[in-house]
Amino acid sequence: MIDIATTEGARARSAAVARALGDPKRLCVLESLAAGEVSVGDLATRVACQVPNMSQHLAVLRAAGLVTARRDGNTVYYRLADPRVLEACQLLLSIAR
Amino acid sequence: MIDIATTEGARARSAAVARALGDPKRLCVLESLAAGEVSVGDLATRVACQVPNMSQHLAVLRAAGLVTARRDGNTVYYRLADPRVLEACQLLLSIAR
DNA sequence: ACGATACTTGCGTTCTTGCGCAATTGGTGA
DNA sequence: TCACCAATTGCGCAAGAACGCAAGTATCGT
Repeated sequence: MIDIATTEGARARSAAVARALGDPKRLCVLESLAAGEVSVGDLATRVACQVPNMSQHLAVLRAAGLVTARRDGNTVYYRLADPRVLEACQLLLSIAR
Repeated sequence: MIDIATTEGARARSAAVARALGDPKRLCVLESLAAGEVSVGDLATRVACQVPNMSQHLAVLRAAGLVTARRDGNTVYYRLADPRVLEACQLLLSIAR
């Protein structure tokens, strides 16, 4: 039996993570990061949105603690903060069928 | 290696499921349903919201395919549509820390 | 120091969500 | 049929989220 007695705050944080996952473009970003770190520009290309828009999506993912950023010269590379994020994507996919 | 090549539509559905999970009250509902089916009124009490509001939250969860409803006389009982939903809650919790 | 490249931030618009309240539907029992 | 209880639906409002575009910041090369 799993412990289900979640506190108010924990639920709020969980919900925040779920909301961060609740956008197709952001899911696409996370999938794109599955193989390793990718720059903002490349992500924007893959997801087919403008760079500023992508930057905002990445800010959402960062705020939720799902990705981390690394700067190398001019370009910023994002990567998954936690492999469980991919698990979550898979689980969503399998639930959504 | 997990299959990550998600289609547009599948991502949209996954995102819809994630949005359904993206509210603390709805997470509380799902946790409450872990033990078995619960009536709308009881859920409203547990989650501390008004019945019409609860009904709307349940409609969201139903639309996402996360719960199912059964009518018995006057009262409607909701239950989890899929045990993986609980897994998802747990996973969110562990990611959100 | 200057221009160029890569991101981020701010702003205005539009669309979506959550909530409270009133009204309605569905089912039960007198 | 009528009152009653449980749940759903409709509506208006306020808060939040996504997008496009313009402006700002950071780093590199010359």
